[in-house]
Amino acid sequence: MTSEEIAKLCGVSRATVSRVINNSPNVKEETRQKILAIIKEKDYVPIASARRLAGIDSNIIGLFVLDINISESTTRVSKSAYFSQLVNLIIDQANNFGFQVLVSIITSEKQLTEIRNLFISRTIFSAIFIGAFNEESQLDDNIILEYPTIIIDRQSKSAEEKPNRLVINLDNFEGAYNATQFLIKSGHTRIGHISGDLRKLSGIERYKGYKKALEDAKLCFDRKLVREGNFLEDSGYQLAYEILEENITAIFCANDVMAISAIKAIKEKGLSVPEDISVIGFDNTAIGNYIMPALTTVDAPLEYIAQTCIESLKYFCKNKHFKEKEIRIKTNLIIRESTKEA
Amino acid sequence: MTSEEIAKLCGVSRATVSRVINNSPNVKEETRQKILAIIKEKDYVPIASARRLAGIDSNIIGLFVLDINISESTTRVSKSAYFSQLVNLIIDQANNFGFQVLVSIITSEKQLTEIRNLFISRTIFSAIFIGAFNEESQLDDNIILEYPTIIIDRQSKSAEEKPNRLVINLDNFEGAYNATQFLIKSGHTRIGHISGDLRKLSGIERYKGYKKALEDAKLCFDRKLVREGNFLEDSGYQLAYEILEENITAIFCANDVMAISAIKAIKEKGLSVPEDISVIGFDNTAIGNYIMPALTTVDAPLEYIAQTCIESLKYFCKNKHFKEKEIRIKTNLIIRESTKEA
DNA sequence: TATATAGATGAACGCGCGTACAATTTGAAT
DNA sequence: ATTCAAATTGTACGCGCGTTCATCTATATA
Repeated sequence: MTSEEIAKLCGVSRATVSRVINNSPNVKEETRQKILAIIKEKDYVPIASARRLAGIDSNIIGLFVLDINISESTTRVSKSAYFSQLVNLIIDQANNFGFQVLVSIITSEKQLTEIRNLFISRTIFSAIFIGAFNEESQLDDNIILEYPTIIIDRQSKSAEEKPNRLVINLDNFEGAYNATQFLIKSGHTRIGHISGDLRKLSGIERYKGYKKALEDAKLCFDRKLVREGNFLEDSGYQLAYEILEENITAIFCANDVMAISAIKAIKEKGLSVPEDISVIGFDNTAIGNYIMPALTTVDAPLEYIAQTCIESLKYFCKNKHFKEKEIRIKTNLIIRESTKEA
Repeated sequence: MTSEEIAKLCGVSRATVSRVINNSPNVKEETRQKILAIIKEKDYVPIASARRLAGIDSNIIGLFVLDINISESTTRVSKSAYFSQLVNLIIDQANNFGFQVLVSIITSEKQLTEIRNLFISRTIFSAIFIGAFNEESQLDDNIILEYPTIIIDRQSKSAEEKPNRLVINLDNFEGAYNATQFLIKSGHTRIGHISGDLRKLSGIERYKGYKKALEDAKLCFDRKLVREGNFLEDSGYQLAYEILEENITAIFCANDVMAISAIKAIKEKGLSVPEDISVIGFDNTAIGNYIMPALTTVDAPLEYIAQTCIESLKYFCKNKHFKEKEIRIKTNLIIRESTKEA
């Protein structure tokens, strides 16, 4: 079924059918209704590639989960509940606004080329990157810079030179600061930190927030109380064992998954949470509320992030530029049962 | 950059450039090399829509997570770790084979129309559905039936009439049967079951496997020991409270998430796992190994499912039909610490 | 009634590419 | 040198649609 055939059935020219489809005002209402009826009856949908070729932009957003293995033991972002959830929410929002979403998990530098190709071939008109490493990489490829791009969880170094780029970040620093401060106010003085991947902005900032809170409270920051993890189950579990040797009474973990597995390690050592050790996570993953004890954590409003992404993109489509260059999203401490006065 | 420009730069016609791009053998090797060099130098990538229009099929697979709310409290498939993981793995496999994946979460019947449109507009050439309800629905739309479609977790009623359809299912029945049998062999006689959504094949079959194992062991099946859940945290938690009233010593949960939250409920009641109550989950989610106690569960080999999906699709592309109509994937019982002799 | 004007429609071109078919070149055999 | 088949390359059309510009129709004004 083509617009040509629809036109014939309606006794009009293809141009008029096209006008109806593209909401041109210059069509007599009567004609419009007749054409719409036939279109509906015949289940006609324009061939997307033909529209694209004729100049209509793609409505597909590329959503790329950066999961590049620098070393063997690097974070597998794509496996974390946090990112899965965010991906889902972005897709949902996008669909609501009539966008489609093409998702790809980038595990090697080589695949970055494929992203370029998706742009050049006009398959996608925009890209959202999540889980990006902090370092500059081929993401700054000139080709990619031509198109509207949103980056989540990555520092913006020279935003002013990149008009088509929007950086959206959780206020990881503040979230970590508040979590740590909460522990301090509860009377804890020896507070450990199991960090995330320190090549990622979220890992770095949560670490910094933890450190700053200690310093502001005049508590001595002790490097030995910090262990570098990678946001995954195993590192939370292993590092909790190590950190428990340091005579601490609380641990701030850089995400829920590590917090949950840290709790397991703590229990295995014969200690209990929160009686002996308080534990705080980050992300407010669904399961956190359903473990024993329920996890105190920092809520990352993923839905709001997703919404912000798509609305910003919508804005870009209209105005050919983003409204802001950088957006910082506030977190919210959720106090449950894994923490207690010292 | 167009093939026309490349042709000009190479001093050949556009046809020859096109031949090189599409691996036609009828090009002199010397010419081919020269053209390839220029293509690489100029970063030329053909406009996808132009190729499509000229008859080359899309390489985009539509991956649809069916998450239709029939009632208010219906499962949100898209939120479960199980499906997120499966989605990730399918994307990965697809990318390996040169396919792209467009993901969409279908939350209303209305959106099914959009799937049709994606086909009709030739945006996607194939679809994979996961989390499908057991009932027949618009999925059997004639349009959709024209294209290669894979359905995961749904009964195939009349496969013979649907040549372009492949059904891939976990052997949920056997997995549940083995899990239950394991509990029986461990000496448990009053074994409860927190089921999944019983409108889904996985929910139904896991329930049936549980029941059959009891019957085969001459243990009396008691409907009161079964509670219908929906695969989500909350139902595992709530229903565990209920089911504990029935004087049981073990619970088989239809997935890990419910098992984990059931454990919380059990502990809150002052009982311990596995000393008082043994708990088995299903899925072998990552976190299951990092809770206390580590969860005994049924492993669903998601990676293998993903692989099977994409290989089947690859086969279809070559032969214009699927090799099989239905594939059943074996599970594997993983015994950890949440179960114990009665 | 003649004329101007806004409103509605149609004809035709171009978007970039694949490919059938025609044209040309090459190389070997005579 | 001539011939012919095979290898290689070019020409030209069609894929389905958006849109400009020209054309036509209906209405209002003089």
